[in-house]
Amino acid sequence: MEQQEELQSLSNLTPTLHRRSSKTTASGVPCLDSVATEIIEFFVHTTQVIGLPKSLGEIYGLLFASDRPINFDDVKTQLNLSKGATSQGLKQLRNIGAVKLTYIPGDRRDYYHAETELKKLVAGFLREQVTPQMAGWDMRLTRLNDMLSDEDNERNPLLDQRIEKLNSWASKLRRVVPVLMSVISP
Amino acid sequence: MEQQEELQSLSNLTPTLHRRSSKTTASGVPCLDSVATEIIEFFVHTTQVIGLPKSLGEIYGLLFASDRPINFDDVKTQLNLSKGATSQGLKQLRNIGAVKLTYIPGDRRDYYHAETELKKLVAGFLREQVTPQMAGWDMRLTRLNDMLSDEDNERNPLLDQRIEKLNSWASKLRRVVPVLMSVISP
DNA sequence: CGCTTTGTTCAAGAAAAAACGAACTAAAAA
DNA sequence: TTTTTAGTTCGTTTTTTCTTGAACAAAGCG
Repeated sequence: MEQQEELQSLSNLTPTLHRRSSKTTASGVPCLDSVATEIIEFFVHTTQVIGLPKSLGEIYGLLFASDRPINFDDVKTQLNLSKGATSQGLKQLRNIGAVKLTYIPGDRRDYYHAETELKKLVAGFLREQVTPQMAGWDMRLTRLNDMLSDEDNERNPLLDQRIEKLNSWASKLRRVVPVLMSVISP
Repeated sequence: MEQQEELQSLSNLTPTLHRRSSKTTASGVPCLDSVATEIIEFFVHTTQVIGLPKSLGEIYGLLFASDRPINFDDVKTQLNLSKGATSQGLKQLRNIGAVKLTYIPGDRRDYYHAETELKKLVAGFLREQVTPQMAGWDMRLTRLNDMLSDEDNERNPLLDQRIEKLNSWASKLRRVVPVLMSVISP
């Protein structure tokens, strides 16, 4: 176990994807699956855009580009990640629902595959990453509204207006999520 | 000038908002404008949710809560920011269109006020932060499509499917921005 | 013109986020 | 029951991002 510890010191942009079926250069570097590599880069870019760690993009991309479930250790090895990052990355992807467990009879290890239905991915992301933020946002808004009504003194009329503005923003933005879901659902 | 350099060592959660009209405690600490402070916190939270630096939220919040334009140095002083952060923060907010210059006759300094129309804020954010990312995204997708058609060999059929999936995602997501704008515009 | 005020830029430092990896739990194999 | 395998947790290190502050431009003023 852990034999190939030091070999894999190449850039993680050219991970050893799928040992199976690999044409290799004379030097033994896998040259095939440039497509898979490109797919992984695609998802790395995407996760960074939406503010998720790069490793999530790598893991999801690897699974997305694979036609069979991949087990924990292969994810770790092929992407050259640490155990910790692999474990935590898979956990977070599982929470979002972007990745599913596949039980393989006679194999004790966890195998994973990618969920590829856009609607589910977006829904999971919203549930895990944005809904909690919206809660904190509502809380602050409530606190602000309370401050204006609670306090006895007649406050700066501008602040009244501005908080009214915030309330109107909030009501508009609340409409966004359902519409977003409907746009991507078909 | 710069008299109050050291005094302002309190938390930046209680900036000296609007010297004018301030009730103060016996100790001289401004107790009024707890509302403004709360508004600033609101925007700090918001900028962090959308992946912008906290200082942008502070600056925008300060201006949003003010009924008059504020000049560069007051922004800097009231929020206890460095010159650099103030300059760069205001620049980025200007680029997004979240903040506007007000020219005040007889005063050489730059005065700023907040743009409060949600539509413009969102449009500016999309233009500055999202659109550039989408470009990189398109580029990668194009590259992937090219890889599949370009290369002579018959590749893994799964990869074909998966890249087709990416294309369908892209076409769905492209519909999102216009719809988003229309939802928040009224 | 030189001096002061106002703001920008950018290298360096500080803070925050992500990844690592050793120590640990749990469960199967021996 | 002891040993091995599989995966998680969490304190530490690394990387990335943000902020700072000094050097620099640009423009009014004396």
